[in-house]
Amino acid sequence: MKVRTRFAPSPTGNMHIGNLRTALYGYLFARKEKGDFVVRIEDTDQVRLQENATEIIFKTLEQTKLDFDEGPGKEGDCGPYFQSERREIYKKYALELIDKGAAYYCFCTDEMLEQGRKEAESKGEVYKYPKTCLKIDRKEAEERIAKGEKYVIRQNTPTSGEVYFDDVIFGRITVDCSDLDDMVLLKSDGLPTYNFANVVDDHLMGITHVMRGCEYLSSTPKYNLLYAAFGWEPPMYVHLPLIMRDATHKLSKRHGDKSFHDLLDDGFLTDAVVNYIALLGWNDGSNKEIYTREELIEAFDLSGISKSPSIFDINKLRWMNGEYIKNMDFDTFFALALPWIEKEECLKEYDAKKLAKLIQSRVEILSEIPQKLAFLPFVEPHTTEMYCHKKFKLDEAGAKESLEQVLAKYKTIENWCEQEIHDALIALAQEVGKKNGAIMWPARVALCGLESTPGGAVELADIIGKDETIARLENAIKMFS
RNA sequence: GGCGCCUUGGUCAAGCGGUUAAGACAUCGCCCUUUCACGGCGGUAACACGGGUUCGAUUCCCGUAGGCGUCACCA
Repeated sequence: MKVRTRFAPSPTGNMHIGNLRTALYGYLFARKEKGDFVVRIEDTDQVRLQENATEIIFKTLEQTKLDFDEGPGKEGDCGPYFQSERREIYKKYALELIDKGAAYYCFCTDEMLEQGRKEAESKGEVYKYPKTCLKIDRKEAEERIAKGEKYVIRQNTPTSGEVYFDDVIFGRITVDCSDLDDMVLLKSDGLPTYNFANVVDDHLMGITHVMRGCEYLSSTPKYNLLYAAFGWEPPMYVHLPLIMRDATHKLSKRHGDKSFHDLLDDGFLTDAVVNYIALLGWNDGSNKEIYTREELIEAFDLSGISKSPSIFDINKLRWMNGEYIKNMDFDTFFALALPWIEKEECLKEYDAKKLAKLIQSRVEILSEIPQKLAFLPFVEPHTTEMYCHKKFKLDEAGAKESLEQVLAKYKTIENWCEQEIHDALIALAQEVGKKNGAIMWPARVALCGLESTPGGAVELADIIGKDETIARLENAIKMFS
């Protein structure tokens, strides 16, 4: 049978990392198995619905190149792909369950339910809906509905026995029917609840492998009751381990954990984020860490998914992002870096390409760029002490001498460019019999007044230009008198 | 609290009865080097605990502890 997976997000806000990973795995598995990847929007909660959330979902899918075979805007045979447009379908199936005695109408109000819960709680018991409305016969129920009374449809779960399902990752999960509640299938607004909509849609859409977060693990056994009532074959379930913020909290926006787009805003690269989360909870048994999309598809396998939750380590993501940055060709990096360089007004006068070249191996995330370069237009106030360097055998007198030599040398350079500056300084060191560092160190400090900078004397002199370099050098020399 | 699931270094993780228990991030040190970064080399650091099963348990089984999940007309 052809594999069909689906990504079924609820449009309630940003794209979270856990969600993205679920989408990724569904995509990877479908591609690996030459199957279909379906997207379905679970917009059944009218209250939590958010304006642009659907847009965010599709934008993310596009940016991460998780192209789908069926879904909104790419109609297949199983549409519509917005659950809100499938009301009649759910209603039909809910009624079918009533016919079969597997479900029933319920007219209990929120107040009644709430009271029951309070009582149970005061007795320290777990609340279960007491099947009050099961007693109402069908005819009476339909009359009440005809009169406009609000109702829901509940699943009629057995009170004894057990149900189970076999999860691909976790194995057999068994639950006692006595622990099951008569869950609502169809809400009073006519829309289905998540669990019911899933069962119906996953079946109707021919989904073979349901991949979703682990939080649904304990509610899955009871699905089988529904499948059995309908006479349908349940799909394979692949529950994914949770992604945590730390050992005791799962990733959540409430604690300021970054969404996918937050990460992009922070200067992380899409490919790096996707690569990193692919490896959060899955690995192919090798030591490989950097994967292309093709390699990911090739290597992906359900058996490599782990059971235990994993902590989202922003540090490792940073490292991986840095790997992507260092390994990309310069033109690609330049295009990515340019907007960040331009963010810093004071860098305008410099050659952006040279700046980009300077930092490609020195940043892990793009947002570090402005801050790494902002020193260029100014000389940080400093003292002559900074010119002294033990390793280069420099004291103040030696440093001053070096600066004067460098200045003189610089004045002779006609064609001011990195190569020329470099050769001139190296030659100078030889001429005067000093270590390279004894020339380079003062020549660099004079330009910025900093202990350390991205790039050395040569690159910095080239970037700030001949006139400015000479001016800064002259100023530095004045400090010694 | 009931039920379910999980447990290898600080983190990601390999391991699927016999290993000096990989690798990566982070951290520390060294080398390279005109500072920083890159790169190279090396160090510190783990099988939650207690019982079994077995000639032999990180690995299989049972407990304990801890953590997480779930108990909605939310998904």
